[in-house]
Amino acid sequence: MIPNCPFRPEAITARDKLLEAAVTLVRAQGYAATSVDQLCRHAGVTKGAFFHYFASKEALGVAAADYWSHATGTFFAAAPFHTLGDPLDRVLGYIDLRIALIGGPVENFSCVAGTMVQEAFRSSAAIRVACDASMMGNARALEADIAAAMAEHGVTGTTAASLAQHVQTVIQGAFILAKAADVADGPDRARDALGHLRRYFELLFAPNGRLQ
Amino acid sequence: MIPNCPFRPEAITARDKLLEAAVTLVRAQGYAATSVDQLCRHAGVTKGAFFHYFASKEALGVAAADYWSHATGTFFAAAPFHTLGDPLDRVLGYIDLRIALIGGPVENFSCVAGTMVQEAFRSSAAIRVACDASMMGNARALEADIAAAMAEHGVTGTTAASLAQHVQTVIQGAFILAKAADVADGPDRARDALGHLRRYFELLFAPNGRLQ
DNA sequence: ACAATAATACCGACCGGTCGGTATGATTTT
DNA sequence: AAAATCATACCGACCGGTCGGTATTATTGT
Repeated sequence: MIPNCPFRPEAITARDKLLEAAVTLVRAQGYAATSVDQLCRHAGVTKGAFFHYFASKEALGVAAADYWSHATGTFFAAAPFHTLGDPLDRVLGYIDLRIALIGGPVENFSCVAGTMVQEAFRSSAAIRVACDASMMGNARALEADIAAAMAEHGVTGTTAASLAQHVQTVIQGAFILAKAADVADGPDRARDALGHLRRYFELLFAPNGRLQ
Repeated sequence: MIPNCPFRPEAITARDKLLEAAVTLVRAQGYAATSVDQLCRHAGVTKGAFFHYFASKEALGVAAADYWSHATGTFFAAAPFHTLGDPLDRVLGYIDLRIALIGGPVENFSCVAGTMVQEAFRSSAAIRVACDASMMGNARALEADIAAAMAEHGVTGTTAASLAQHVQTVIQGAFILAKAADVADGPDRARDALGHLRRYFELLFAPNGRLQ
């Protein structure tokens, strides 16, 4: 989720530089394949600085997930779709924004939390929890709009929380399919998946033939 | 995708034992975090045997993806839902089977290809391609039934290939959300996601109010 | 005002251990 | 006997992490 940089403040302290490096390198190589030395090199910082700020590589992983959480949370909270009047339009607006963010190599639009949790869910409870918080936080930000849309359209048979989680599910799955594709095809695959997610919401919220 | 063992022939040769070990360990720890020594230990085989059969760790990764591909392909090809008369029922039957396979710790029902490609998509083209083939092969096996169902129900606006890929997307995403959850909650999260996928198909193929 | 003190931020050499991989030798199978 | 199938010992690079130290910036005592 979310492209690199523009909406994130420039990293000044060694700590911030390391977190930025973590986001970039973990996205491209994964957590385990990224070494502390490599992180330091990429951040232009020494190993001493690394262990001054982080007790361990695992601690950096947790901090990176939190950092990511905060960055994405801030970004989506400020997105313009929130001003739309109809709650369903806000939900679809979110999906459309996610689609718009897709482009370029996968590592530029994929999710740090989803990448990291896949590798560390068994070896590090702390990282798992931090990644879970990041993804679920992203889902929770949608819940109110989904709940409002459900009430307005009389949708039953599921919950807003479940639907919000499903949005995250499709996003994470889209990133995996995109990674498996050739660089050039990754974005199309991801957009295709989110297109189906969008249609699911359209169908779900317009069961009486409002569509077509 | 797919639980451990029952439908796979017992591993006898060192090669097969190593592939089995790879499936187990990569599912639980990821590719990068799994060392060659660990693979050998788990397989009850020496390092000499490893490098006798595989030129490198990367080569094992490719072979593991192929092995996985073959095992899952065989399993799903033999599944009973293929005998259903209505193509839509066959598609829903596939999803129901996927739901039924979910249970226990995530590493017992997650996908080797999806896990591996997330870590290696940039560092190893060979692994990326092998994982892509595995996941897309799984999708392609659904395509004919989806195409038939689309024709029968007059569904337009997308393609059978795109829908089949979307099934894989949701499955892969479900595994990630499940990994992020506490061990006990993982299966519920995954089933929940596949439930939404099922409802998407129900809605898509019954646009004129056949539902409810 | 200014020195003494202490906390913070960082540096880079170094450590034990593990990594993927190799070289060579011993069995077993054909 | 020749090829396939391992087993063992070993290699250099690199791993995460430690350590003694320094430069800079508050804080405090007088």
